[in-house]
Amino acid sequence: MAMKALSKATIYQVAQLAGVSIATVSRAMRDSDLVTQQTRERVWAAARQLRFTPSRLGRSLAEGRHAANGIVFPDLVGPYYAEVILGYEAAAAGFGSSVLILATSGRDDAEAAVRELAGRVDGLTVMGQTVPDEVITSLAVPVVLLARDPVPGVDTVRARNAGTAKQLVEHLLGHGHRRFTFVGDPDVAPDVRGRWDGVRQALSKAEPPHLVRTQGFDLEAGERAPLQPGRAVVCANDEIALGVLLAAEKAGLRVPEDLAVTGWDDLLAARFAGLTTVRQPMRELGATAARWLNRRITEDTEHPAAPRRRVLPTRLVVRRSCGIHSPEVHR
Amino acid sequence: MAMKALSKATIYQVAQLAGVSIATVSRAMRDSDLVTQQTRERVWAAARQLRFTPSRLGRSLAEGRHAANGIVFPDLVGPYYAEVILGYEAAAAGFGSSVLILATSGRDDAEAAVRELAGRVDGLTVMGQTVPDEVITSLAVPVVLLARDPVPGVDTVRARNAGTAKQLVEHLLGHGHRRFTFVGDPDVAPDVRGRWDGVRQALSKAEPPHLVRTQGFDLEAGERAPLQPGRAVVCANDEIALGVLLAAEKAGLRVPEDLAVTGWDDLLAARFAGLTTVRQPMRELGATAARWLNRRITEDTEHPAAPRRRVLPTRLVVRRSCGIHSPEVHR
DNA sequence: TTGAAAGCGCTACCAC
DNA sequence: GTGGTAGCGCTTTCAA
Repeated sequence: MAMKALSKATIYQVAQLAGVSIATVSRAMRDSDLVTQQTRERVWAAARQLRFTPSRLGRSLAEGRHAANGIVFPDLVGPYYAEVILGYEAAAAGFGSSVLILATSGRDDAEAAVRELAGRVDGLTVMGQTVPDEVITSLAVPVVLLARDPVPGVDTVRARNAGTAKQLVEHLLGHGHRRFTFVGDPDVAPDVRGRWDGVRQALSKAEPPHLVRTQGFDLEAGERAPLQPGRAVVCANDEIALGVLLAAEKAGLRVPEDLAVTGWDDLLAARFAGLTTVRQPMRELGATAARWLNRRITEDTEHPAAPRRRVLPTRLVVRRSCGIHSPEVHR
Repeated sequence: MAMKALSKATIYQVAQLAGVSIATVSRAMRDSDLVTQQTRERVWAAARQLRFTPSRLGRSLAEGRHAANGIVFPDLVGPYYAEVILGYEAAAAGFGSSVLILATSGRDDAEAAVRELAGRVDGLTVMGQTVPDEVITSLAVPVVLLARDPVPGVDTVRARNAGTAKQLVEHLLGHGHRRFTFVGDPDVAPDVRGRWDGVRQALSKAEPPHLVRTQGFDLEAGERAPLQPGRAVVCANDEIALGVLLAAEKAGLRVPEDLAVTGWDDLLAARFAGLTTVRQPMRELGATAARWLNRRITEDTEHPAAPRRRVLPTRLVVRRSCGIHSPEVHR
């Protein structure tokens, strides 16, 4: 006897095998109480035999919803985005929504890709400067912005940048540092812009900080940054800072004696490099975005709630690289 | 005049506005050369005016394909999975396929979630021991296994484990280490089992290694592992190894003098902790899985190719933690 | 409790 | 070139 092909069975085949109508199969599969136990079992048996899994396509089309939402991010490099996405996925799963991901980095058609994605989901979370504002506002599905400058009428979740950056600079001032360098590009990511703003604000009455613009935000960017002894180097993120650390070591500069260095994100590596940094609630960022998006998706379109804004707190994590601490060294 | 609602327009509305049939709209939207330039522009104008984006649902249903595939993984903790997924997404985007993600960790209904996911995609990549083999084989879509023990008839991509683990142990033997401990749980992940097997093989004629089973694979697991000076501690991954490093420092044990420690994955942190480890081609793993899956999806179902197996090479990265090196210290 | 049938939005085939 | 229309697989009235 020939092997039964396990290609996708449809509701019609199940109905035929079970000797019922497709309506009954539909009901039985979704545990409607409009079918008798006996019928339900007949249908289930048929479904199992045919390896029937209802097509989401048919279902979604009929229901008018995808039961899925998407998240757009620049890249997945470094643990930051991964953690955010994980928090997002977990929250989305909580209300029965699948998650589609889209990385825009290294894609020349980011906008088209986002539009295409928008057609597959009930809502979209957009991280950072992945696409222009016009795209955001012209999408036909609800959007939540994450780590991005607010757009009128759109919900936005961010992590505190400027405030904690000021705190960081004040801590460095407390160590006696007076000359500051900021490494990163404020024009590329809103998060970085916020950190840079905070640094400048904190130094508004002191010597203004240097800005070293980097090409990217990775180790290499930090390694390429010019080093000047006696400065406090505030980096846009941990990877750059770690690159600076590497370059300093190569150049024979001691940290923090000759050079103070700080990062942002509190990567695992920061702990082992003794890097002073700032911790962000990454999963919480993702989870919040997912929850808000779900609210938008399910809300009454006639009476939409006012746009929400939230800035989640971040926390300074002091380690060795920012200066000598009197009694103990933190880890 | 009331604001035009920007809710999803359908092909019918565009057709009406443009004064053509839906068939023509369909053609015009997909740049078919069966429409005149003039008509095309009329349709485009109407579409723009209505903010029309073709529904993927309708399209997919009609075309009989989702143009999407899924990847299932246990968790997104640590850069490992993130990198794999990024490689996967990039490759999938290359042939016009969207990516759905599913994290099974912390989900009690992993199997149901995978089946549901299978109904939304043209194919599925399954990483590690996320669901039982029976689920894999009973899915109605093509599957590629990633970092998982092969299942008959299913494509599998893995990274070399046992071979490089042997090499690692031989390196440690070269340093004079004779007593080994392996930290991790070989029964939880096939990758870990492979590494453990390699360690045992390399020591088949020497004193057999201890096995310290951990609960998870994170820093805490490593910190909790009992420490015995004079042993070479081969850890299942970098996070555990870093935990061991932390615990050793706390216990006043010097690495590598009192204790040799090695990890696996070559996280960024490993570099800064001076941890000897093994590097995996993570993106390449993901990209390979995506490519193979695409081949399965598009192949002639009547004449399926034989199941493919591939083991990608991994590379020993020697740093300080495994023992004293004569001239220079590697970074 | 079950069945028949009308969509959901789109593609593709067949006429014109 | 363009239009009409039959599905694609499912949910959901409306009847029976």
